[in-house]
Amino acid sequence: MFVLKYDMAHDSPTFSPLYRQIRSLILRGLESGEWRPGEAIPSESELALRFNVSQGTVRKAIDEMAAENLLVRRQGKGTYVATHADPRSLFRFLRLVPEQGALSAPVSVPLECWRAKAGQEVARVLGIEAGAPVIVLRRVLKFSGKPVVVDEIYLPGDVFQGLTLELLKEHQGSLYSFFETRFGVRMIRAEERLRAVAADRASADLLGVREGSPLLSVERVAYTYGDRAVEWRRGLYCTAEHYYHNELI
Amino acid sequence: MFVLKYDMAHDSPTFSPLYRQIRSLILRGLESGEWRPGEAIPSESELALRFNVSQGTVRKAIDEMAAENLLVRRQGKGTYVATHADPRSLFRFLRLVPEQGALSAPVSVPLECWRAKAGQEVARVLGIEAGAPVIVLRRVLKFSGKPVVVDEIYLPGDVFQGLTLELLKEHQGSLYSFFETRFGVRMIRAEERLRAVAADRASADLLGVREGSPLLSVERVAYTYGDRAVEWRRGLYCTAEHYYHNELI
DNA sequence: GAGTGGTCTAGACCACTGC
DNA sequence: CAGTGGTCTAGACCACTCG
Repeated sequence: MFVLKYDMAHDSPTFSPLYRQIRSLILRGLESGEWRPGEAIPSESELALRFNVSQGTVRKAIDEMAAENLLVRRQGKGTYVATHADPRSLFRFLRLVPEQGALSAPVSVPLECWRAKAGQEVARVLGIEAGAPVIVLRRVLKFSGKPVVVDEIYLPGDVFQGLTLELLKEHQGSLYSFFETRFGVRMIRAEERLRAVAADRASADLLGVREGSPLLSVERVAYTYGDRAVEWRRGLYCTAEHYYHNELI
Repeated sequence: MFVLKYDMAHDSPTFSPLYRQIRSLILRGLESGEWRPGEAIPSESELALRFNVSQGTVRKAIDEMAAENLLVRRQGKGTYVATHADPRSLFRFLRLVPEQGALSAPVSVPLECWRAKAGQEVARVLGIEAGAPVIVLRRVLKFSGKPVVVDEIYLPGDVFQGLTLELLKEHQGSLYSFFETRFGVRMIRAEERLRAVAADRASADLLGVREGSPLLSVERVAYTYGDRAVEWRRGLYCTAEHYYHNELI
């Protein structure tokens, strides 16, 4: 392991403090699959030994990664790789909350899944060549049996090879936990753009509202390790009995 | 200063680690106005001396408060009380971004300001008695001269005594920086509920869109120190040329 | 150069988990 | 009980800002 000690590194052009270098090393372990979602990473003291730094430095690296939801600390047990299989992480990306009643997990109903070639815009967003293979997926999200969201999802074909409607229907749980276990793709961050739009005919029918009704349009680009965009989606949310919840801090 | 050392406190029912106690003490200084927005708080070493703890413990307390945007660290200079007068903090609460072109600060145009008595709902949200005095404020937010947002804002009357339309018109800058300097009320956190709605006649006219056009409804409750709600507002955002930007982490 | 925050270390002890 | 993360300390040195 080649780690630059602090006082040796400050004249380097790519200088970063020790704990950031440790962070990168741990990140590499996550990316490479050395430690997989849900598993424990080595203890702080073991990592300190392995990387030849003090435990406090490892601790600071892990602190940062825990704040980014990459790792989860459990006192007395260890530090674990975060996973979308954890139900607590579901509403981290789905900010829709029922106006009344308790928060319940929605059910995903896949409608269609087909292959296509990336258009200009999708290619730009996903960082692939125009014309490269993409997988397009349409689905409905039901809360308490009622359809509330229609999603159209674009995925890079090379990353999600073998994705079919049948596979999707088999899987229980969130799409991201499915991506994680089936394709080894872990979403760690996303950016959303929200707008109010009028319902088109097809979406209106699916959601059981009148054509032209106001819907919340949510465009999302989701990123995996290394800030690589691996999903573009557009959701239309019916906000008659739900709202999009956001905390400003 | 009465600080419980870690090993003396673990059997207390209200036990919290030292750095959280320090955090509370600093917070008290912010609330009381001992250190005001934009000003520097004492250095870490001075606080460590004052509170009779190590600098590392003070540091951890400040770390947390900086992560919450209560304090701002500036290496080599000191630690400052965060302020809404800082233009960087403007888009922390206003998540609206133009579809094209650069991010520019909007202009607030106050329309009306009147006294009223709190209805059931406003009273509940603001944590005051129904019938207690509230101030209602309507305004438009213009981006590059175009009206994009209509806001209706409810404020507890006792906290914002003396607020008038004239005062509002005098003030340059964001509403929250105005609240900060004029009333000593600092917003530190907010919760928003977003929905898509159809434009009513009045709002449509103000925004220059057709009645019934889809608008983004943004309800916000803003909190000051001690999780005290001191503002309820509802904004209608025209998202034809702007979008609401949200980062999911 | 003095003062501030930022990094790193070594060591002690506490709190929690599970065997 | 051993092993893990969580807290706290004391001290050293680096990086930045400003007079």
